[in-house]
Amino acid sequence: MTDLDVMEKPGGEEAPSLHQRILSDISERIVSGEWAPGHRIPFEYELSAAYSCSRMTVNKALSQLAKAGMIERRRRSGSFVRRPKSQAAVLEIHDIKTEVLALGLPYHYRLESRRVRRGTAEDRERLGLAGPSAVIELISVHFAGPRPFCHENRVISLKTVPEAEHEPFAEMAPGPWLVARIPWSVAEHRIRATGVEAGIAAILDIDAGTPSLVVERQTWSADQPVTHVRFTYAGDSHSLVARFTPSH
Amino acid sequence: MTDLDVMEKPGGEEAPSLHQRILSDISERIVSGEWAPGHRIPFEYELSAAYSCSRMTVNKALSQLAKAGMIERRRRSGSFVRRPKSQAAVLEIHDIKTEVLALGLPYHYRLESRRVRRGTAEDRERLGLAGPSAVIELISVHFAGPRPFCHENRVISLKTVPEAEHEPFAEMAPGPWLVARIPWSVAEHRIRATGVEAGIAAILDIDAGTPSLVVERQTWSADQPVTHVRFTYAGDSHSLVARFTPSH
DNA sequence: CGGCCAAATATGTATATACATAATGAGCGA
DNA sequence: TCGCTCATTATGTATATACATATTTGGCCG
Repeated sequence: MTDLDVMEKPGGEEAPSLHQRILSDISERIVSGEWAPGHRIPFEYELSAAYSCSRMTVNKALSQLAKAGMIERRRRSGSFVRRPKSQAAVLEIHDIKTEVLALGLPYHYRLESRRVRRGTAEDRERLGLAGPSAVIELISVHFAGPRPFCHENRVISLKTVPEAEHEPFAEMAPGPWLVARIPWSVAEHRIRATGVEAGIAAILDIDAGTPSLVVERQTWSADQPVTHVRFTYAGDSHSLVARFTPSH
Repeated sequence: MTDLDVMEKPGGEEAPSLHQRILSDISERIVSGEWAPGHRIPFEYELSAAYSCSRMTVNKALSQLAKAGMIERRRRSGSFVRRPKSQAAVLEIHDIKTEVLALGLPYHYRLESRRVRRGTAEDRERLGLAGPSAVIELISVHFAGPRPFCHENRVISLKTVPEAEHEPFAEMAPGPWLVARIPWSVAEHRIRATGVEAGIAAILDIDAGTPSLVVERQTWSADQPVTHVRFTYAGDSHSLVARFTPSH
């Protein structure tokens, strides 16, 4: 967003603040192409004269534009329109229950298996764990109505989240449970397509090899590995949507 | 970033500005959990006393935290730690040439077909076009070394981008060509897995039905539809990576 | 001609101040 | 008790000012 949402215009009819108006005026000229990449936008003192306001007010607008990546500011030289960066999309990943309910289908969750063990080499790889340390592995299925919607395979580091060892996860899915417990984590996602393997295919009630969308998410909090989860969505049943707006 | 990048700490060893230090001090306490969601953080005047600085400096830090979504500010009541929102991942989608070169493989591009036509119903659907209007359809392949890496099927609205009609696209891929011409666009992405259809399979030199990752991108500039493109990546040859950091 | 230093300039940060605005809560009257 | 008014309070916005800092320009001198 990222820095991306810096630029939203206030939605309703309320009078926007002056620095907001300056910001959106400039951003409009950039988006429309009137001020192309490389163009030098007016100096702070020129804008403050144009809007009859103080330099601080203009500075606030321009600083935000710079933070959002639309302009680059150089001392002594002025402020310049930047060329659009490699596209960055803001991808919302809500929890699966919300996804299913948004489809208008009833949601339920079932735990397939739950195992506590000393971390194997694969677990350490998945979690980005250094030393050997205990983990809990959970396999579960999310249903949309009567049909399996998504398969979840998760390991949680018991070093970072010891309470997980005594949590049954029979009623509550581990995702929401973790979110409630470990706020403000850092996550990395990996999205790919693959033919679904036999074990998962059986649980999802589809043929082995059916194309499926696999979303892997690795999560840390305060530099400690928390969890690694692999979601498998059958076939075209699901697509991720991401909207990217540099400006608006 | 979206509002996400507001929070980065300055990288090197340079002394950060005071409002930056205040911002990162507070953000650390929130990320570590010391100040849980709902917690009321000190009032501006308390912080300004604690840091022996003016209220404006504190205000700058808190306003940025609010914009980044970490805190919520309420007049008369104070500022409160927000609960983490539904996860939003920043997904970088560089152009394909960059992707291929990053794999250490030589890149080349080949145009398969190029057709100008009045927009069909499907074209209007893909572009989000209202009335009938001419389009150009381009089918091309991107190679990583000797092997086809990605199939591209694109339509461009000639109403929005009339120059495209006389562009051969023999040497330059339409993606970079458009980016150079239409900066600062808005885009929506859709990512899904599917079995590849026969026509595309032949071009990618794989079997029909092989699982593939399909990325569709629809683009507007100044509310005008620009282009719709569908990239098909064969099998596990490719995965999208997205890193999400609310804090840091 | 080349290299170095100093002046000019635009942005970066911070301050003290002022008034506007929204929300809370206390007090008062029916 | 309910509902109203009004003072209080924290944030929101804007100003004028000051000095710091990076960078360019131009001129001076060898």
